Amino acid sequence: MTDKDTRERIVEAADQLFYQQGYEQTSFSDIADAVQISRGNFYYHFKTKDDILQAVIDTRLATLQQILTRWDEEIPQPAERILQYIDVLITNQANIKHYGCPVGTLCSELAKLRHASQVEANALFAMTRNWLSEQFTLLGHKAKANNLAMHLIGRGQGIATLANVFYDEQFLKQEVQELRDWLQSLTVTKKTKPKKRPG
Amino acid sequence: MTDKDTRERIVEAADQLFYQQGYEQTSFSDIADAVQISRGNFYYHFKTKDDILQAVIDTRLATLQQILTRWDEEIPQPAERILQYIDVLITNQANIKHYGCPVGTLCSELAKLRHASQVEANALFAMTRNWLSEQFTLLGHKAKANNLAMHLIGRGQGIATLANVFYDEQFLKQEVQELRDWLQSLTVTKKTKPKKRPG
DNA sequence: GTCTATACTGAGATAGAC
DNA sequence: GTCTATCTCAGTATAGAC
Repeated sequence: MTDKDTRERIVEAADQLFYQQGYEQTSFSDIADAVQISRGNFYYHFKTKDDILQAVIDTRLATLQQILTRWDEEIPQPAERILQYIDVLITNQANIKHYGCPVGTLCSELAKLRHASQVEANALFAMTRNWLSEQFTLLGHKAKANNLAMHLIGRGQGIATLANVFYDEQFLKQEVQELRDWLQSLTVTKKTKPKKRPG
Repeated sequence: MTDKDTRERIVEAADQLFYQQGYEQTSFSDIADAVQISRGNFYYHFKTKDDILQAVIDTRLATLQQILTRWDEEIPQPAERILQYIDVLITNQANIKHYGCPVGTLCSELAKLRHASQVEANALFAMTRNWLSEQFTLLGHKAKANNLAMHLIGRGQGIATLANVFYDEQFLKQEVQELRDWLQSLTVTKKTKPKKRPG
């Protein structure tokens, strides 16, 4: 077992547990047990609990960046890309019902804790917002792009929160359908308008 | 200082602190300090921390019930009642920016903790949903009343979450305006087109 | 790099004096 | 009803053996 392997396994386990139990509620012992190392060994890799949180956030940021880049490369149409984002709610519905949105619940918890890493965690939202904003711009909604991005993320947060609290899959599916309709209404309205106006 | 007074003050302080810091993060010492009693005295009134949580939830349920009943009595039109509900986001925007939605953040935390009182806390949402559902029924949307109620609550949750995480008042205000427009579109009968309010 | 042993802290909770 | 003193336990963290 090399150093890197163990460190990676710690971050992976911490990521899972922070999502499932919350950051505050997850102890070193929980993580050590999950990775099957001693608590002492733990401190060789991370000095403090905050360090692990930072590593988890960094990993999530990198993963998110990869996903968004892949969507950019593999999906040509911006509307289809946004649809892909919306459908994550369906793909992850089992986890969302159990634990809520991994980004939203972490950011909310850190906000309440007034935690120093709140800014870094918020970057997860910011990265998504910026990416969505680009897609809406490509859709021809440049002026409102950022507002539309925030609106969509907010809708997703509300859906995840209630799907979690009420453990309601039916609600989640129906709301996702409404989001699809909403996106559709934004996609078709620009049919006859020219992309750029002279002057 | 009578028994009732102290108990009430404990519940009041706990309510505040649970909202501002979260349930798990709030210690007996925090509450005792806020009420300015000793920790020992504390246990005369509540045997366990869970007991305080239960008392806080009961108080919130009673308060919510009072508010909804008052709205029923004082506001004749169901659309105006729903508008009143939406405008709570504006009235409480300062608190929401700092701490999120008091109901949503508590229910989310308890869900993650798998806490026994989760069911009671969810009753806060359920009570609101039932009341909204009644209002939408009165508006003539009986078949969809429950779905509309859930949709509205979800929208509110998303708005509160992002307003909190991003500490963004502008976003909150704009989204509330969209909710007003959404309500308006549901209110208008079969006559003329609704006039959109200037932004 | 990994382990055991242990120090230190804060939190929940109890006992008993007043 | 309120207090002080104290207990227990979990969690963070360190030291040092291997």
